[in-house]
Amino acid sequence: MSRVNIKVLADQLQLSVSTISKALRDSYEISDETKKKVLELATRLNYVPNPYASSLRRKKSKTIAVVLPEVADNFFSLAINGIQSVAETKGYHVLIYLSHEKFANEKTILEDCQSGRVDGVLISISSETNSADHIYKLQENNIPVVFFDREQEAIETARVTTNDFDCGFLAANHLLQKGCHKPAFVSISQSLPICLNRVNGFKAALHKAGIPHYDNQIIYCPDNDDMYKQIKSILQSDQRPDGLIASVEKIVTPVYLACHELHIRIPHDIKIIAFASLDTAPILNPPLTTITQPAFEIGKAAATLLFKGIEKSSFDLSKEKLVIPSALIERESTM
Amino acid sequence: MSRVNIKVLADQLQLSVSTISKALRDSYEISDETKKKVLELATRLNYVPNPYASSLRRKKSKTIAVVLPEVADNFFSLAINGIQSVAETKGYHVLIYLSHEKFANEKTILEDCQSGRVDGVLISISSETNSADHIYKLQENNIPVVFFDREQEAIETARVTTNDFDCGFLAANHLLQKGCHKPAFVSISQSLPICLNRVNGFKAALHKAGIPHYDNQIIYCPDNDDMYKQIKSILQSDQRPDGLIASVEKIVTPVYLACHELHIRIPHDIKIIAFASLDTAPILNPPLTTITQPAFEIGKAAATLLFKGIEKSSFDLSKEKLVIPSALIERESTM
DNA sequence: CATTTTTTCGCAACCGTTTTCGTAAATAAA
DNA sequence: TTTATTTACGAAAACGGTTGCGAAAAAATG
Repeated sequence: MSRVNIKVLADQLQLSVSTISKALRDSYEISDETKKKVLELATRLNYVPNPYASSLRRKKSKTIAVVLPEVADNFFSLAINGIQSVAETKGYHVLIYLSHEKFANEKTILEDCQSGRVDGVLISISSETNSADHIYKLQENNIPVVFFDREQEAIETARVTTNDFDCGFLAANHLLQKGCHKPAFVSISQSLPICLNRVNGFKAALHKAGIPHYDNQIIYCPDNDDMYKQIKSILQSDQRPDGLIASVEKIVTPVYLACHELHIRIPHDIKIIAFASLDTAPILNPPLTTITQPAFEIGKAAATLLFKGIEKSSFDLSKEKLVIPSALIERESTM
Repeated sequence: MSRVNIKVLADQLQLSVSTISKALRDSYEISDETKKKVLELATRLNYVPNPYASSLRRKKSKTIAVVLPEVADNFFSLAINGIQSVAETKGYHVLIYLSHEKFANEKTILEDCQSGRVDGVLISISSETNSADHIYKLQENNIPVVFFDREQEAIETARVTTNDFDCGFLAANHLLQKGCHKPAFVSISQSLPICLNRVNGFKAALHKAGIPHYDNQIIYCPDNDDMYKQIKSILQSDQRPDGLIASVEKIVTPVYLACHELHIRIPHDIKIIAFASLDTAPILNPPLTTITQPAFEIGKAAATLLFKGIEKSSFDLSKEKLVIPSALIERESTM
């Protein structure tokens, strides 16, 4: 703990603590002369103001919380970068919380966020979350919340997403155009809007193309540990799809590995396309066609909105629904 | 801000604030009966204690800072996971700061850390950092610091690293055994100990094998933006290396891309090995031989040490130097 | 029954900063 | 010179918990 506080400065300069405080905040009530003296001593003694005392008194923390399912995912890493980039310019601090895709964790985290520790919350909900109460409680406590990527639809507040339905549609169409007849969609959740929207886009494309239903059209892999085994068994089945859309990044490696292991050739036997922000997509074997999400921009936009909500309470977050489009980047995995 | 505080509870229960506070902290001074009443009302009113008031009085924040160069790197992502995992169990909060590899940013961040905002700091220094004063100041203010991965050697405190020298040696030997005569080492910094140690291991292996010096033995790519161009020009030169060691993860993609573009075959024309925690290493074209660092474990160990230092001031961090070994995983890129 | 001990709670100071309000001195206006 | 205004600062009360100490009530002891 820093030993030198306002009182020390006051004593040394024979001034009152209030004068010091005002001088440091550059108040008009203080003469330039004393301001200079105070500033000089402050830097000389390496004075650093106690943020918690200030937060307590002013009732704002200059801190936001970022709640996400996991951090070992390029999308979230990039999003954090985007968030940080605007937090820095605003002089805000960033607390990171991980739900590990568990609703219970998310709930605990958000309860803590009601303490005044943070001025606002950016959240991408866990794949388990389908209730909204824990988020609603935040709003009741006047803590602005902004969703990015993974939203909870029941809550009225700002959200920054990408055009998930369109991309699901686009991905499916891309596969169909490339000659697939039985593409499969691999999802990780039956409730996450990003998954649902992508699935719905996928379905819509199939429907529009007049393709009837078949087995293994939609595959749910909620469990990280079983993913490889599950995917492998599907690729071994009679109903093996001839195209595959990975709804999130972490599906990519198991899929590729399973294909290699089973000597299923990409794109000859199966075409692969993934929602991913993988840096290594162009150097995979084969290079992976991706729906590349603007992760950094999404983080940045979400943070920008949140700060608007924090800084002027008149700003109505509930009206803000930002959609930043993703891009389909074609590579060899779907050629 | 949460409207219900200790005073509200006190008024409703006709008790004093101190009784409430003690009841909530399960003090022996309070009867079980009143404790139960207090707890009941607290949960009913959704009372959440203000952490800053508590921090101010008790002079501890239950918060640590994690300072790192960037987050879009699998090593750091995994390390954050390790750190979080132990912070959670300890009930600590985690502030993330990004230096973006800039010394000036790092300095500003550490100055703020002297404010009492955090009880301890985990840091992986920027590639620019070669001074130590800013870190030393933290220690002067009795803020425990633990390095992970990227240390600053002049500072006496705990550090958790991997066996960089050995791995440099190992990587070089691996390339030599596979028939390379002119391996190159691609580094991002001339001052970072991780780079220096890895380089030195590399050099030692060459020296032991009696290999004389040649051009392009050590290549410095400090700048992210120029990396691709720089690597490409080296691969086009007469002195093209027949083996390449990437000292950090972000070098991998440019190298592969340049090789593909120039029709340099991996591993036939050049063998590649990288210090990386890439999930996609086994599905690259070709699969990449890696020195895989125990990123999660490093983060976990560093956090564990930090909490020891925080929780008992008698614990002498300066004696702790943990080395968690990495593993060379051979894949096709060096076959 | 008197006395000691234990149980249970309240008072008040404190953590470091902010902010309202009051006021003495300096300056301007009358 | 008197009065009004401005300038520059200090006193004190917050913010919401925590904690040492005192004290009344209850229980245990003699």
